[in-house]
Amino acid sequence: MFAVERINIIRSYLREHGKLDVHSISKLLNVSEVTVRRDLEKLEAEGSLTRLHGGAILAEPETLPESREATEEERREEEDLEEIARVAFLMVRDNDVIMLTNGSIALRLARKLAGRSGVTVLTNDIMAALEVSSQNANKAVLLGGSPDAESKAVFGSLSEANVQKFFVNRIFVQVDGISEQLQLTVSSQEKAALIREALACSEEKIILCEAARFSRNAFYRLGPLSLASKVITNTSVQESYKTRIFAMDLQLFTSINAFEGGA
Amino acid sequence: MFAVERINIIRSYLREHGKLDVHSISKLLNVSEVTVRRDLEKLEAEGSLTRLHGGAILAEPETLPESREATEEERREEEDLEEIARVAFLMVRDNDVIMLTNGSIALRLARKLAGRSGVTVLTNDIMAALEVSSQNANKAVLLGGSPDAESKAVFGSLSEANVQKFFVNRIFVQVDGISEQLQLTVSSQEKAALIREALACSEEKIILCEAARFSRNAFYRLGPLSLASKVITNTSVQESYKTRIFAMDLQLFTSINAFEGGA
DNA sequence: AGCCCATGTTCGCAGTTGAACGGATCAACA
DNA sequence: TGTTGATCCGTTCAACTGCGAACATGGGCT
Repeated sequence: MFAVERINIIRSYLREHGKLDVHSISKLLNVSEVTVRRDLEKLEAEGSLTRLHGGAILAEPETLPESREATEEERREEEDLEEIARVAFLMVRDNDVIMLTNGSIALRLARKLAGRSGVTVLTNDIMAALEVSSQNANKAVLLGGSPDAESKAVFGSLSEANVQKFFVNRIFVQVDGISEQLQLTVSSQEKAALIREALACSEEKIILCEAARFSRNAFYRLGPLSLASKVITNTSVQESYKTRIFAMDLQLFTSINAFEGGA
Repeated sequence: MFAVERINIIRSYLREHGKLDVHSISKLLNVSEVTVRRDLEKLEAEGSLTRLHGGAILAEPETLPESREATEEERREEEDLEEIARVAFLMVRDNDVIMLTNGSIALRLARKLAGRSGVTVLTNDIMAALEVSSQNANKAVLLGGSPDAESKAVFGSLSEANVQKFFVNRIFVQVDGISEQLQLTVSSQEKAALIREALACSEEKIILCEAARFSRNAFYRLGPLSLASKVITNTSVQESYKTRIFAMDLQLFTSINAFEGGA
């Protein structure tokens, strides 16, 4: 048994049980307790666990056992979302009127835009609108409509009518899935309808989608990826998608480096 | 069982029950009472609890002497607001389309309306709209416009245009002050403008105002109290106002009893 | 061989726990 | 208010366990 195997076993044991004690692990792996302690030392250094007298527990003792795994997953997802929001932020120019469709990225982008003057933000995302308007310098417009308590956004015919009143330089549309055939999908009928109206009123159209949502479909079809001219996702997106999107003459952005390199 | 686990259990036990006694915890965790006391010592040192003879209670966050008085004041105000919201709620009929202008009463009324079916609520108050729409049975419409982060409501020309699209049975307008001359006042220009538009689109017009805000003026004048046909305030409102309002042929409601008595 | 790295062993020390004991606190009652 | 019995607390001591440091072993590599 190699050391890395041993450490991996300890890792998975810890993921499963949430805690461990040196003695049991020593017997389980048939090594001395010193060795186990040395392994725990390494794992603590990399932040995977917290050592304590007699054993160790998973780092972040505050979380419930079931939410613990979700937290790791979520952290990754959050990093992905942040990355996309960063790239999107760099695309915004002074005096832009931009539209944000509701979603987790809209809020993040709104946070960055809140500190920036000379940009007007139109959105159906309630939290994003509040975030932008929290700094007075900037102007935000929240579309009217029927609120959805879950997504904290407004939809419906009023929203669609409202969005037509504005001329938008740049629209950022977060989709819920991109199919194998590069079809954009979202999770509700109202969202799809609103996005269609919004796209019609906008100059530059930019799709936002996490790499993890490629090859996944939500229920409502929005249309082909070619509706837009730019796509922002994560660096970890599959190569096959990259090449196919380039072939369609769309610009694909996957990180700040790629952006500065000019894609 | 590691010491930190034990302490975490004690923490969550305390969060749930608010207090604990050494003996029960000792039996619960299957450790000696000395150990429990030592744990409590640590938890007290970190400020999580306050030890006392036989056990411990949740540490109360340090309250400043002045904030305590404010809390009493606030409690009174909250009771006033609740009272007004209760009366307003009783005025709502099935199949009403009602408009709520933003404010502390709108949210309270929205909470009550959330559980009621067959009522449509139109509002510029973001939190009220979310509250109503949290129960799906009911329909809420949030006006579009520029959000104000402070009041969590939308205002502006889009709001005013949006409100004109609807026909409202009953409008509840919370004002910020009612002058000696029975002039209604509010605290911002945009709010005044929106309320004017909304009143124009509504059948029955009901003013909501705490008793404490009589004889107090906000900066923007909305118009005379006679714009409305009903007024809801607290029982503690001065008698002189009551008689003057009755004399104007307006209906004044001051509590559920008065309401049921027919005012 | 000589070296390096991972592992095991030994040993003194520190951390944790429980039992015991004397002092403090509480509640009931006169 | 003072007394009393019971309970609870803090402290001390002892036993145990786990820990880290130093040293020993042993296999793989140059």
